[in-house]
Parts: sequence; C-alpha cells; structure tokens
Amino acid sequence: MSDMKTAIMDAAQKRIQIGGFGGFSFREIAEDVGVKSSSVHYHFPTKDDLAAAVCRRWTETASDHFDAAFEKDSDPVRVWVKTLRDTIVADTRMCPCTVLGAAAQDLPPQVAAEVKRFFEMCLKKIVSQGLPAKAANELLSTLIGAMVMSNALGDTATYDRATNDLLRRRKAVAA
Amino acid sequence: MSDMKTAIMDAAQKRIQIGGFGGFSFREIAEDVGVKSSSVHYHFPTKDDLAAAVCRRWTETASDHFDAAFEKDSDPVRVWVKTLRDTIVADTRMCPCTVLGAAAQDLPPQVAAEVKRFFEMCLKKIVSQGLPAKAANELLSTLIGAMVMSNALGDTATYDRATNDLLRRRKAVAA
DNA sequence: ACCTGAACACCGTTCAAGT
DNA sequence: ACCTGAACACCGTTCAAGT
Repeated sequence: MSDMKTAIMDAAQKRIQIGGFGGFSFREIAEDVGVKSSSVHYHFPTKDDLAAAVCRRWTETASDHFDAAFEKDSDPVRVWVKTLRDTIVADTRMCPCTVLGAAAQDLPPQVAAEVKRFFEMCLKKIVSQGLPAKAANELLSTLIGAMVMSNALGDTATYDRATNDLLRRRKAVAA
Repeated sequence: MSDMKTAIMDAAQKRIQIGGFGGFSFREIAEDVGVKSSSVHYHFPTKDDLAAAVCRRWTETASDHFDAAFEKDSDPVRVWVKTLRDTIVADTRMCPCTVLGAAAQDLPPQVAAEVKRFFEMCLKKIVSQGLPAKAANELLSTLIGAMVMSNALGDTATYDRATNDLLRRRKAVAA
C-alpha cells in the first residue's frame, strides 16, 4: 500500500472515530494530507470505498491485537475489558465501527458490510477464547455500550463503573 | 406547540434514528412535511436547534414511559430490557440519543448537552428504582450496546442473546 | 502513475420579499 | 405569523487536462 493511501486512511479514520460517515469530507482529508480533494478520489474513488477500507483495516488490526492480548492473559473477560478501555481512555478515541454501527441503517451497503464483519469477528473470537455464545454477546454488548455512554457523557469513568463488576464476578468464580 | 413544529420534529426524529446528525437535511425534512427548506428554518433557526429539540422531547417521553412501565412491574431489569427491546424490535428504530451519542465528539454543544441529559436521566431513574449505581451503569451499558450491535448486525435476535441472561440471573435470585 | 481546476447537483444558512 | 426564491460557501463526484 502506498504512503499516500495509508495517510488518507489515517486521516479518514481519525475523523470517522469522532463523527462517523457524515463527519468527514474529502476536502478536509485532502487538506490533512496536503493534496486536492480530486486527488483523494484518485486513491479512493468514492467515500464508500474510503470508509470501507478504514473499517477493513481496523477489523484486521483489532483481530491481531486481541489475539496477542489473549496470549498474555487467558481470561477473555479481562482481555476484552482492558483492550477496549485502552481505545477510549489511552487513545481518547472511539472504535470507528461502533460509531458507524450506531447509524448502520444509513450506511452505504459496502460500508455496512464491513462494520458487520467487525462485530462478527469479535463475537467469533470471544467464543473461540472459551466463552459461551450468549456470554460473549452479553460481554461485548456491555463493552460497546459502555464506550458509547462514556462518549456521550464525556466521562471515561463511566466505562469503569459499567465494567468493574464484570471483573469482580470473574475473580469471585476463579477464587 | 404548533402542528408544523411537531411535524418537523417527527420527520427529523425518524431520520436521526436512522442516520444521526449527518443523516438528515433541511431540504429532505421540508419535502417530508410539504414546505420549502427556508420555512423549516423559520421554526427551527439552525440544525442544532432542531436536533436538540428532538432529543429533549425524546428524553421527556422516555422518562414518562419508564415511570409507567415501572408502576406495572417493580423489577427494573425487566422493565428496562423490555422497554428498549420494544424500541428496536416493535418500532424497528434506534434510540436517537444513542445514534447521536456514538458521534458525540462531533456534535454541536447544544445537541451534545441534550444527549448527555438523556443518559443522565436514564442512570438516575434506574438508581431511583432500586439498583446500585454500578449495577445501573452496567445494565444500561449492556442494553445500549445490544441496541448498537443488533443495528450493526441487522439482526434483532442479537439483542435477546445479549440480554436473556440478565433476566435469568434475576429470576434465579428471586426464586 | 499521480495530481489538478472546473463543473454539477447537493448542503446549511441568510435575507429581502411576499401573504 | 408564516412562507418563499435567490444567494453564499460548502459537499461528493466527474472529467478533461496536465506532469
């Protein structure tokens, strides 16, 4: 992948994490990377293509990240609580697929399909790490909802309040 | 409130529930209600005003709805699981404040404040219905996340998978 | 291979003008 | 009191033109 393609995707991802599909324009991205908006179209023909590419890359890197974290800590609950926490607390950013997923009904089909793939990857991976399907669904829902609420309330402590008991109950079982 | 104001808010709400703040235009709303876009500006000077009004009305009606449901069933978990389920399954719609909340960092301050008020109202009410603050935070996060995931996956069964065990654990305690 | 300027129909917003 | 058309700078997209 060319440097320019990567730079465009980086700029688009940052803006999608803040404002979703309607939250970025080709002219803004162009200024971010130092070209004209028609040049952005050369690398990504449409806005759909660019957003879909960002989602696909996010899904891949997230998948690798979760695998690596699970190798160091075999408790999937702790792994997922911590990894998603790092996204919003350390990076001060939302998961782009979550921002897009909340408005999925208004997304171009190509982008909606990539967002769907992200959540399918997450559920499948949690199950492969040992949790029953229902527990995986409940865990991921709690974490995604905690992200959205922390974002809406502008207070990352909300994420911890929502997820602390997940870890405590887990420890109680292990003890 | 005039009929026209209400009609404009109804049209805006439907579109916000699908696509968020970037998912509706004054020209579309104008066509929905049968006037010109400049007439919509007469009732709501800016897009911010319109979106904020929709959020404020949603918070008020939701608050009343949760009160009424709690009078008929004194189990807050069951009340909240069921009420939010009705929104996405029966109405096939998202909670507008959730769609907007996911992109809160890109929202006009006036709208962001109303979205924040919605979630504060929810947490406060669940606590007033008897749940500890942390449990209220975890419950609401799970439901909001289940809504987002159902929307992203295009499958309302996801909401049930994520929330069924909440009800089962509740029954186990009661029994 | 990569970039650009000009053009198109769209957007939010304003405002003078109508009834 | 309520509505409108025209104008402004913005948007995604296209395309002929440049290097």
